[in-house]
Amino acid sequence: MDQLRALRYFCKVAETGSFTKAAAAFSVPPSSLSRRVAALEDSLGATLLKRSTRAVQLTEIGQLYFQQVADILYRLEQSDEAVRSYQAKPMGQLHISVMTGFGERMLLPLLDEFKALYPEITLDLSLSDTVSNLGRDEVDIAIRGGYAPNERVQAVRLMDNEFIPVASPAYLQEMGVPTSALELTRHRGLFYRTPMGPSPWLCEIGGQWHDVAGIPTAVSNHGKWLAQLAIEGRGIMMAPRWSLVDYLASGKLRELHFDTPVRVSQNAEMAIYLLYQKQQYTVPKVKAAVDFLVARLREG
Amino acid sequence: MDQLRALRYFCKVAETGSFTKAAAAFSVPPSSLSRRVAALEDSLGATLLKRSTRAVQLTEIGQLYFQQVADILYRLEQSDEAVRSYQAKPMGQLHISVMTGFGERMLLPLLDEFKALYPEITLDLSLSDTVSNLGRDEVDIAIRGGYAPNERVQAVRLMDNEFIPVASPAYLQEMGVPTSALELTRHRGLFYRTPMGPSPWLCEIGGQWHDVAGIPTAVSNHGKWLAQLAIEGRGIMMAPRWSLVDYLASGKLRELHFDTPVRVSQNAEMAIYLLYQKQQYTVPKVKAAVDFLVARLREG
DNA sequence: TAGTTTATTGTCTTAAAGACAATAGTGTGG
DNA sequence: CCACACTATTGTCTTTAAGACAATAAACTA
Repeated sequence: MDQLRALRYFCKVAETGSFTKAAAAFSVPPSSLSRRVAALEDSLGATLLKRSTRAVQLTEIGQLYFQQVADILYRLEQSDEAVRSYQAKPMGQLHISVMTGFGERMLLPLLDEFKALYPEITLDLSLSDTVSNLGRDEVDIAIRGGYAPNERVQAVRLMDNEFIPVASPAYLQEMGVPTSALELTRHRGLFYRTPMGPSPWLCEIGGQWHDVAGIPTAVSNHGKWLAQLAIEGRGIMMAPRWSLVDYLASGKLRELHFDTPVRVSQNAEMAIYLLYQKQQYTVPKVKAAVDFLVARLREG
Repeated sequence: MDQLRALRYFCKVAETGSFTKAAAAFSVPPSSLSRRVAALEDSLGATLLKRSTRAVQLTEIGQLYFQQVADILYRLEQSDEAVRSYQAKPMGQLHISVMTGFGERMLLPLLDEFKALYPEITLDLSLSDTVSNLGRDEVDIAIRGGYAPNERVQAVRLMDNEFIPVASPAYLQEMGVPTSALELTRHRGLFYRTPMGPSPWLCEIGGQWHDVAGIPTAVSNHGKWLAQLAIEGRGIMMAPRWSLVDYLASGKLRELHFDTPVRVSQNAEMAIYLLYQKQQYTVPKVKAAVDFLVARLREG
């Protein structure tokens, strides 16, 4: 018996909840599926599906088996694809998902060069701050401020993601330069909104974490707008250092230094990671893009 | 084409390095394997094996494909087995691997009851302090002082594994009761040897870690012998609290208290974990044993 | 209750995998 | 250096299993 085909049939039936629909997806008569799935159940000695002539639903064990088999089939598909595309040149659709701010500022400037290097790769770029599940769906490469979700995913550390407090010279002249983190609460604050809510201003004093957030003047998920407000002297902003290098160099914004540093997370090791699935690295388009991006974006 | 069969053939050829040997393993003529593997290569559009009439070896991509496919086949096998044994009662071989000391003292006393409960389970117990790879081979359940190696493995925290310094009253009378961790260096020490070497005595003073190990009197990987020596007043021993409850209760040994606690590892969260593969939990014998052991061994 | 949809089963056809013998290539040993 | 033994492949036939199509039984809906 062709077990793999039986598994594919079973999974399709489980997904669609119908032998007829599943059969249509494979362009074979429903009878074929019925036979193969029945044979599979027979060989396993368990009923995977509760059938009535009207509806099909998974049994408890069927549910479990389906989850595992679906993953197995997916991984096999991926391995096959990796071999098939091996020794081909980089080409095809490449889906990259990246944090909005980082994407705009750091990634977009590189893409022209990349497209010139690999004209046969069609880039599909998603700028979004919500986490994409690299695991299952169509994202090939993700750039995120976090670690690898599991062992199948490779994480390459690109750069630091340290948030630093900044303000314009005008603002500091008007309001005074805060000399300690605790003073920040008396200042005006420009807050970045993450998917988990506005990012706090935290500082650790004697093992205790304090929220030293200033008085909110603006909250946004658009870093550039907040930076604009900061330059106009509207308040103090916490932002990643990489997003501020231009402003700091030109003197439009100044970094604030305290004895006890201010952070946006209790987690010290914030960094930007490039993530991809290990097995996908053999696929030329993925390898080309990973190598290119790491070469251009990694520092340190 | 029966892809799965082709994959099994391919893997066997890759493992044995010979079509003939692989064919023998399946009890089919070598020609079948030759055909199926060739068909597989054709469908993938890549050569997986470098053949000469005398030897067969994997190509670079073949190597990669083999690794992935071998894992996929293994997992499929496991899933099938899980379904097959579902709804059967707990029976068969059950391989448990456990740290020597913990196994002797905590596990062995439970096994009579377990065997009475599940007479059809044949227990195969390994007492060893070297890590067994739960991942691939024949260990169903492991009890270890460490975390889950990967996401497929479930880790249940059983109990604390805090090491405490103890000595006999006689020893303390003779040598004096140390009042600070640093004084330990002047005392005689009984050291437990882990697979990574004798476990140190550490203590953190003002953010700095110090080795406060005493003068070695004995080193062994056999906790009971060290405990015996300690009772005889031969020195101070660091051992897990669970292994000492009897001695502490009977007054044969006394716990030493310091302002700065002494540890055997810089890692604070040492604990005993029961480990098993998530997917195996549906297998009755595994579920029965996990449930039984967790119920009896978990505290807190 | 009648009608329609859906899964299953029987029978035939078609495709693919196994068996066996024969061939070609490659090391080893005399 | 040559013959022998071993191994992978290929050709041909047989056998097995999957697909196609029609018919049947069950179940939800109107």
